[in-house]
Amino acid sequence: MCSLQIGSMNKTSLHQLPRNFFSRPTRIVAQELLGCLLVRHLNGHRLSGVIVEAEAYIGEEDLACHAKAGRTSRTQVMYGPAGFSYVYFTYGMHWMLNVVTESEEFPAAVLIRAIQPVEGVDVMQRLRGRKEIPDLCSGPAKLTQALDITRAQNGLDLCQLSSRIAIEPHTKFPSGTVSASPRIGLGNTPEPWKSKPWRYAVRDNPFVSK
DNA sequence: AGCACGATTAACT
DNA sequence: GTTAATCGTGCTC
Repeated sequence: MCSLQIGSMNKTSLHQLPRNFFSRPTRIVAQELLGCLLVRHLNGHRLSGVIVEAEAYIGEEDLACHAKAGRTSRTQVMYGPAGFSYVYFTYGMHWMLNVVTESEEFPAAVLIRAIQPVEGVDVMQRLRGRKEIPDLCSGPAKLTQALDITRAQNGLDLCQLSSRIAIEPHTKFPSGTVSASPRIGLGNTPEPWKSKPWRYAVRDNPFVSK
């Protein structure tokens, strides 16, 4: 019986990133997430892609971070333990996937902005309306559409073995190949937050957002 | 109750 | 380069 359970386990879920990976300074987590594999289990399919772009949102002081409004029903997951998903709705039509970082009670998260598709490309294309591969997941709302991530995936524990969303170690991009630049789409966010170089992306990677 | 504004995308000119 | 689409959230009245 025990061996049956072990035999039925998904081997890959055994190397999900542990919670202590996420309970660290948000900018470190954002940089180290580049090269990791974002995995989505959907209807028996395994969809995945290498994270190539991510942004850090750090605390109530960061006026670009939703936690600037304090603890609300929307932001409360950011005040919880690291390693949980924070999924929110914006522009009346788009979903964004973040991973909570740092300590409990300190609200911070990393926005996953782009992945390079690896597994389940056919399923992603169906979900996206048969787009070409470079357009499948090259933006934060594109990848949630390609992976079918919405409100129902808010507050999931990505470190739990059976999680339908997980992050696994994969490749490592040398630090010289990673760029740091201002976060995208901040519009009316005041300085200095608007210009903080907290967006990390793999240089010259065609799967980064455009 | 009403309002302005999004951590965006796709489809224009 | 510009703009419509579209609605939850947080803030003001």
